[in-house]
Amino acid sequence: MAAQHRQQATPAGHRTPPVHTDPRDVPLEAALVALGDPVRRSLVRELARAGEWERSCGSFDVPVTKTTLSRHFAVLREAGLLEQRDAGAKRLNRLRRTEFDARFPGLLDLVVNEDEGG
Amino acid sequence: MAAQHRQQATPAGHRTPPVHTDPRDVPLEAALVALGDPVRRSLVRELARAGEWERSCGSFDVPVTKTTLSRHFAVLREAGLLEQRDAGAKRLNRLRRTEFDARFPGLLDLVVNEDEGG
DNA sequence: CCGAGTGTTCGTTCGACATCGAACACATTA
DNA sequence: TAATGTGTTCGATGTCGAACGAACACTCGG
Repeated sequence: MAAQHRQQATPAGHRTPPVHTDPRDVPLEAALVALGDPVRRSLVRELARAGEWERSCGSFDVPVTKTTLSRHFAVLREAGLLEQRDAGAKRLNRLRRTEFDARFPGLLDLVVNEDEGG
Repeated sequence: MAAQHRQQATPAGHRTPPVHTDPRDVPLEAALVALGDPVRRSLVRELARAGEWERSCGSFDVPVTKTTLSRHFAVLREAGLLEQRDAGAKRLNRLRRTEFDARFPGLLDLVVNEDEGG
């Protein structure tokens, strides 16, 4: 045993690693509520345009503070909409396209294809 | 002209006839928020099982008072999810299946096929 | 080691909405 | 006409969630 060396601790201000929810375990209500918020839909859309693991949390153009942004990401994660991976100080994101699509066919498409500007 | 006989006035405690919103004019946000509520989804599901114009507002089995129920119906109407028609003292309902489906493909199916009991 | 950068947690505030009871409006029936 | 049934509007209440600032934890570059 003797001082096992902290195997892969928890990076970047994240005492705890990101907790994921499998889309298959997500109730419809959680999905609808998560996507009911305009900021979160904006995040999802931007994420859909980008490649996987390309964007970090802070790289999104939304009119909210860090605190609120962090909360939104947590909600999306719990709704099975995205997966997160720590890379150094940053936390990278990936939209769970196919998995979420399998669980709620058509739903994600509606959001992604939503008209952006007013 | 002379005393035109009130052509089809406004029945049943409804001073004003029901105001409808065409599904094509409904923003995605309104649809998601409307369907985010469990009571409203329950109404939609029950309505999907029944035939058109078969059920009146009061005939639904939901754990809320008349007041709240009336409000929920208004929200569903504004979200383009249902059409209402006055018949005597009652107000009958019809799910706008095909129209809503055309505007938001797949969305209504998710709700209708949702598992009912916990 | 010290700063700057990234993201979370804590505690609070605020607005939106689901809910209710009471009062009202209209229809139907006795 | 009175009584009942159906559905809405009004005003008040309670709860939930979005938003924020400040403090904290961790990484990385000087």
